[in-house]
Amino acid sequence: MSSYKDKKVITIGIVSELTGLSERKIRYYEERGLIFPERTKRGTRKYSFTDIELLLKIADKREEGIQTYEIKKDFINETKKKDIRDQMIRGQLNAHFNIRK
Amino acid sequence: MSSYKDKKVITIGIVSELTGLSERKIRYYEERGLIFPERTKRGTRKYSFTDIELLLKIADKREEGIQTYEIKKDFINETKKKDIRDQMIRGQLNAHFNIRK
DNA sequence: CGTGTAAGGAATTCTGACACG
DNA sequence: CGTGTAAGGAATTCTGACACG
Repeated sequence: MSSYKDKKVITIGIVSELTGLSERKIRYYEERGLIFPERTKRGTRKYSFTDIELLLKIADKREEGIQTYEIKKDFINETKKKDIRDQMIRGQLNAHFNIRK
Repeated sequence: MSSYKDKKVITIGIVSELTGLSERKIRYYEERGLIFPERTKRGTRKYSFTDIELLLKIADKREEGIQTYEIKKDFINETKKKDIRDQMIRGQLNAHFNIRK
């Protein structure tokens, strides 16, 4: 499932260039639990391309005036919806193949 | 054709970690024309995942004792082979569809 | 709440050079 | 030839804080 897109290898300066967001904003969105960079041994943040896409989504929502707390809730809900969808698919597969245990 | 894999966004420190090569070696392979990072405005080198794969190939060849000059020649030859193959494919397509000009 | 900024320190990166071989 | 290293400077990143609102 994981690929180059998910590898956390990009430093904050490059992320800032790529997204057009200030480093301050990027760090703040992390503080609010919207994004989760990894760290090098000495503490430098490292981001993935997926993180960059997420930051762009966040930037869109912020431009609409949505608060970080709401954005976070939205993300959590999206994740829940996906989980439910996956469970239903699994349930139907199980029913179809009559799998038990 | 280009994707995340080809985007030059990784700084030399991370590349060094990912490849196990010293920064000195990585810069030297660039000096010898084996690898071509981009630069940020202020001159910091930026590499892609493709570059990292190439560096690993270079490392293998160096371990076999092959000199950088030979490695470079090999790379050029591989490129030529691919070009020729592409030309042949194009030629056959043209012949098949009887395309002119 | 969200973001800018100045502050000081620590870590990163760069280049050119000397060393050894 | 290929790579290590010490050198000095410049740019990067980090954190905690103050500011405004």
